[in-house]
Amino acid sequence: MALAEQKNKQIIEAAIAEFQEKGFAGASMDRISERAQVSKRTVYNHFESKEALFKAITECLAGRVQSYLHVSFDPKAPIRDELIRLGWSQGKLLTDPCAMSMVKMVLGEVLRDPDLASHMNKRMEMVMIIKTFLDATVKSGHLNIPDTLTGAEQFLGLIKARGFYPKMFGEAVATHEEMERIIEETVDMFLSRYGTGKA
Amino acid sequence: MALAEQKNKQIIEAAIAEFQEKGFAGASMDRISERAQVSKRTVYNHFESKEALFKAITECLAGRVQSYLHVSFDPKAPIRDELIRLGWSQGKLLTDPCAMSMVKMVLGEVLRDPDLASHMNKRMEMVMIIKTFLDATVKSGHLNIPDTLTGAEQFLGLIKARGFYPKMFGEAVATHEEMERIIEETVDMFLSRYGTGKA
DNA sequence: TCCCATGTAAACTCGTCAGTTTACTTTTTG
DNA sequence: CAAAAAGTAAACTGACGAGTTTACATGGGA
Repeated sequence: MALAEQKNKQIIEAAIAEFQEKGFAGASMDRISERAQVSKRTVYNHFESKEALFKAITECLAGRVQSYLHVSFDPKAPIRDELIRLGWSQGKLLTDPCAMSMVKMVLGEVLRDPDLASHMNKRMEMVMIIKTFLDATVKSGHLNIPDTLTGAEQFLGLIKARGFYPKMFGEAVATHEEMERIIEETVDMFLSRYGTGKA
Repeated sequence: MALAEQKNKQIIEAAIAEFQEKGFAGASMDRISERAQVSKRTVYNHFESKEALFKAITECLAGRVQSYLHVSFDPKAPIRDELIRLGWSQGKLLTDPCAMSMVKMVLGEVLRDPDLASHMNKRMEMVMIIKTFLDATVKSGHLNIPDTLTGAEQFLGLIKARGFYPKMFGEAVATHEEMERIIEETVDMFLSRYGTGKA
């Protein structure tokens, strides 16, 4: 069955490229099969329809993104370092050109399909991960945040505002150095606002 | 010429709705003429092609958005109030359902068309307006911001992270009350980080 | 080696869409 | 009022796309 898997991969790669360049409506199954070096019928053997192919790709994306998101608070380490680690849990994703190109592809469709949107949202709940982290920092007395959900949104907003959204409209993603500055400045602002002085 | 203008307006309104629901590729000129209660030929009398109609709409959007953006710093007023005014210069836009629905429409296409993206960017340079404002606050000694461009991005990021991007994926826009909270919390964070104590 | 699941190429159906054409009516204006 | 400008309805052209069908090839497990 090595062949089938190989073909499957070729189709998915080609479909990602095609959907990203043309959007769902603009993409053509003929072109996808051509790009995948595979006959059209083979595409339909692997995926029932254009829609099914698109959904499979979003699943694939959600899976890849989710694998990035693991971070928990260590109360014994310096709080600034811990917040920087938290920042990097997002920064890693935003500096990965592959992940970003997929996010970009899905975003265009998501704007028009609220169902797909809420589905993707559920599978990419970054805010809740950050909130959980911040709850722990509050419990240990390192930060004083009256509303950790707001805090999480602000933290993520500060990073995305400079490392994500501006990159949506160009080719490049943020470099490692850029992201490092963004995260440090985010943490500085966050500590000015919510810090308790406890290291 | 009152009739021609009337028809023109009908077409643009219908086209905004259609493009927003279906995207550029998915939109149909037949359906646009139907929605506009106008014959198809009339649409083509007003706009040479689908592309031309879309471009006209983005121009129209850029114009409406630009008209929102006017705010300058008054050094004699309390700094917190001034920053809140600055926040509202953006907040007004983000709480206007009409403006938001147009932004949403264009965004999907912009993700696929870097030329259109840079064109829209130039016509909606919010960051520079905020930077100019912040430069003035630094000059008057009210704030201490080492890098006002970064500061402007952070300020805008804090607002958009909660008042704009989350709303992109749903129907509603932020309410006035929501936006008020968002702006106040943004200003609080900003003053914690960059405030000099001078009122 | 045989067989069947899988792959291939190419033609085909049927629908839709951008844009045009035709024959006619309404509105504006000189 | 008369003619020019703008609008209308409906049919038409040519292209393209999703998904199917047909007839044939291939490769890996029994």
